[in-house]
Amino acid sequence: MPIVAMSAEADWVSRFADEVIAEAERRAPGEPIVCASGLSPSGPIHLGNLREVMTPHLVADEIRRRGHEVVHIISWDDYDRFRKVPAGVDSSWSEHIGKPLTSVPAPPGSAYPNWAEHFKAPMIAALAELGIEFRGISQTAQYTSGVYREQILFAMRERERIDAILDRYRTKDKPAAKQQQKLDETDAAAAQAAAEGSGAAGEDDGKAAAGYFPYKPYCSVCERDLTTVTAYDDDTTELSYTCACGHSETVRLAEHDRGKLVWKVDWPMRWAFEGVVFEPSGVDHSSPGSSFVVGGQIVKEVFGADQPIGPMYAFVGISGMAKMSSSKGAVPTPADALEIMEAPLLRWLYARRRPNQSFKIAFDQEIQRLYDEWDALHRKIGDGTALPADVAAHGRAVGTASGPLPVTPRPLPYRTLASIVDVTTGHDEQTLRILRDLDPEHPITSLDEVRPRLDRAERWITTQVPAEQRTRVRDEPATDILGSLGEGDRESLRLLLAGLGEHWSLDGLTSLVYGVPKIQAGLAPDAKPTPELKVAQREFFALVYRLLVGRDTGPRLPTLLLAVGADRVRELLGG
RNA sequence: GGGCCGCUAGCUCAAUGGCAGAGCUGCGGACUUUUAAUCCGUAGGUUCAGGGUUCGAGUCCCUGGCGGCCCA
Repeated sequence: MPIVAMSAEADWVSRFADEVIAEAERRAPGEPIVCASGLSPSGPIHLGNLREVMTPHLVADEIRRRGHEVVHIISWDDYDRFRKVPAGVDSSWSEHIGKPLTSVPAPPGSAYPNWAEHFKAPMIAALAELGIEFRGISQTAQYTSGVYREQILFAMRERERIDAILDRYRTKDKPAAKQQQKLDETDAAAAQAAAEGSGAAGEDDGKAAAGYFPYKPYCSVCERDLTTVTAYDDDTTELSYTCACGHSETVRLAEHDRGKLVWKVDWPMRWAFEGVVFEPSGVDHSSPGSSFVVGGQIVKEVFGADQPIGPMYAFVGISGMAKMSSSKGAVPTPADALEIMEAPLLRWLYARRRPNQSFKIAFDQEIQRLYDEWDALHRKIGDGTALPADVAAHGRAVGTASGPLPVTPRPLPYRTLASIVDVTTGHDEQTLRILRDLDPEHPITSLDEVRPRLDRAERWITTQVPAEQRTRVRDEPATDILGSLGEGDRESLRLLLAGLGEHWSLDGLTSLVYGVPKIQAGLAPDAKPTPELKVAQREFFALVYRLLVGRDTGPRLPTLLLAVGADRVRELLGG
């Protein structure tokens, strides 16, 4: 049986890898291939932004699998200005608007030294869990240490040419009235924020009354970027600016490290500086005059380098996020997703769809179906019936060139685990007891066998499932119901209670609960069900559900009974 | 007004220019089956429309339609 490894590479990732390798050979033979992502830690880095990282990660990983040297850069745009105070943060933070993100205090209660670090940290942790290797580059560190000195002086010398390029796309309203971003906290915010992935689309491009300057200093007194360059001398590199705070001064750009190139120049400068061959961007960069389009001209005409291969990626949506997010004033992040699903599943969601396809990440019941699909795919991989594209996506999900990601040794269905922790409310002993009885042939002896999936399911149940869909076992017997029961119902409960002791196992209770209506109908316990009997069984189940959980339905009865415990069952059923 | 992307089974999506395929849903069957239990089987198509290139087009080109998004 020949291995079909070749066909496994027939997916979008592989195609980009082909293209990137060929282009890298042409541009810089023998050099490590550079793939890049840009993230702005201006707020929670969410699941839309993860696509900014996952897309080059998957491509870089494929390139590495093929034996090429490759580096995945994540550029932290933490020297960008603080644009607005997000909902939920004290309005006094507005005094920091205009400062670099690394100069803004972290939100109250944070353990991190500044705003940018506060939001970078959980993303870094999530990337580690996802098996994403990268080299992080802080733009604050780069700019303030003068790494870009030559590039900045060069861009200033070439400012007229840059201005001319930008001018091709400027329309009547010059420095467009930007800001005014929607402040929706709904799902729209997730999509909206995704647009900010690698820098704001509508940023000030550097046009000022005194001419065009691609460099914007941060004020040396108030630290904000409310500055206007008033003069620049190419020979002395003396740059004069005034600030809205009243400060004005003249600095020598050749030794000034408190400012940055405007975004539309900054981005192409870094393409050239790092030799980036692959860097995706959000769909908002696809219009004429966008950073990516303009950047492509600037990098070529000014910096003399090539634009990266840059697919546009579509939005990542969320389905059914519980209230949690809106109260936090935040959209779900990779860390949030990893609380309810394992890393390979999350990787799979990004690997199976081409970047230009939008998709949703399920925080609602859909996650159960998704997990079923994932498990089914795993089985099909095992028996060789999976489609090539599915094989490829699966392979990229479960591991990287560095090796496989952690797995759950006994991957029980997610819906089963969720249902169990629902009724046991996370009580480990009860959970283990039920799990042990699930498959007597191969009993589960430790919760570790079903972890981490069990923990994810538990987290999902407790944080995402609405209370009305949870199972809540009654605290007190439903005396009103018990008091109004007819003789038939009373007898059925007596029969059930009488059999509890000797049938206390999943199988035992299964035959007991189905058997009670049979005995009542005068049938043998192993009798074949008739339509009438099925109705009687259903009615009996509903009665027990009402008495135990106050509703007509619930988790399968044997499971529920085991979870509730014999004593409590007797109490609630009036025994 | 300009641009980017998409349009394939009821739904979500596959398919190097080479026999249009999966999953879910539906339907049928098995199971003593219960918040969407599981297994087996099966149906399902004018690939948005029209034109062009080609031995051959879901795929490439042109025109139009619809949808999403971005810029204005």
